[in-house]
Amino acid sequence: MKLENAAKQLEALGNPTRLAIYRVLIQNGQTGSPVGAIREKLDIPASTLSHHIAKLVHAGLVTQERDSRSLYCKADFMNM
Amino acid sequence: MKLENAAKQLEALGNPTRLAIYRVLIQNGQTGSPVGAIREKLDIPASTLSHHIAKLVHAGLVTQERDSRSLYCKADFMNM
DNA sequence: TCATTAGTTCGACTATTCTAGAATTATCGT
DNA sequence: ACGATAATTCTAGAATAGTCGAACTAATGA
Repeated sequence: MKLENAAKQLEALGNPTRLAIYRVLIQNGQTGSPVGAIREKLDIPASTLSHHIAKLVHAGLVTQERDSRSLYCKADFMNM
Repeated sequence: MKLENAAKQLEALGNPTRLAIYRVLIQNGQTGSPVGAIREKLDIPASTLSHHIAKLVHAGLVTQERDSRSLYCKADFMNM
């Protein structure tokens, strides 16, 4: 099901909010960005943001790594 | 609003049916493919197909040109 | 003009997505 | 253990998307 997977990734990016999130992550490159920093930059409620990030992660476009209290998100270029 | 537009195109392709339609059109290159031929290949109801094609056209990913009774659809690479 | 072929639009329905407040979990410093 | 900070999960309403039959419009040929 390669087509399904491609559609899933495109669909994930096919939402202005999620595309904005992804852009922020691209700008932050390897370092990535904690959820809170994204939240400040885009100014959206935490729950909404969390929901969108989960979709990006699910689509394999974003990876997450915890550093104490902060959860760093990175754009996963390989999986593109 | 460049981001909105990019999102619109990604969203248009972010649906298995529409991505399948787009793939068919890519395979048919410059010649394009009449709606009916797509319908046969993918085996979906005409109304559903028409609805999806309209979205692709609206997103600027597909162009249409009528040749007597047949409406030829082409993938618009330029606009990608 | 009538029948046929090619597509679209309408209308009704179901399903999914988006949004965001409230409650909850996890981690840390004191 | 407690308070503060970081983020997720729960829940539910509003909005949007997807599906498809039936009716409609457009173009052609007899």
